[in-house]
Amino acid sequence: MTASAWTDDRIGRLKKLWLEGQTAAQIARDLANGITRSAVLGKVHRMGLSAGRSGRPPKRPDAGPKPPTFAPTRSLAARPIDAPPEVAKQHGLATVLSVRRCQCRWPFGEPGAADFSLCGQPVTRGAFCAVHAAVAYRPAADTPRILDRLARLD
DNA sequence: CCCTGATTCGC
DNA sequence: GCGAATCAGG
Repeated sequence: MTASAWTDDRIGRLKKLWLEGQTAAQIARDLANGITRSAVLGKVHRMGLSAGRSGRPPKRPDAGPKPPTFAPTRSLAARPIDAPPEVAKQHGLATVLSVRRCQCRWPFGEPGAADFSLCGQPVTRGAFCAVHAAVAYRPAADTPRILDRLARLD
């Protein structure tokens, strides 16, 4: 046979079984002839029988327009690190991926959030710029007395 | 991991 | 129109 041609009898069988509540895989097994459950599903959906079964919100993984003919006459440089005019939220000049050793790694925002960033100012001490090092490396404001004790023990 | 149906997209 | 691939759940 020329393989998959949805003959009337097969469509009838499909419809019958589907309306009986058979699963797509079962129907596919039943019809055999190289009919896969995908084929069954496709046909079922095409016939409009799918309505009512399960409710999955439509999702668009793609549908993107193709830019094969897109002519980048002039390369618009990908935006480098630039001073954003935004005042909305404080964020840094660097990202986790872009930050260099010489850049302050003080975090801005919630790690994992889309806008999470790092300060990015020149490092002055350790991993941070002057401002943040002052916070990060602040000596214990409240020196534990126990240290004093230990210091004086002998 | 097995299964289910739903949806998309190249053919 | 077809169905594999992919997706979102169970």
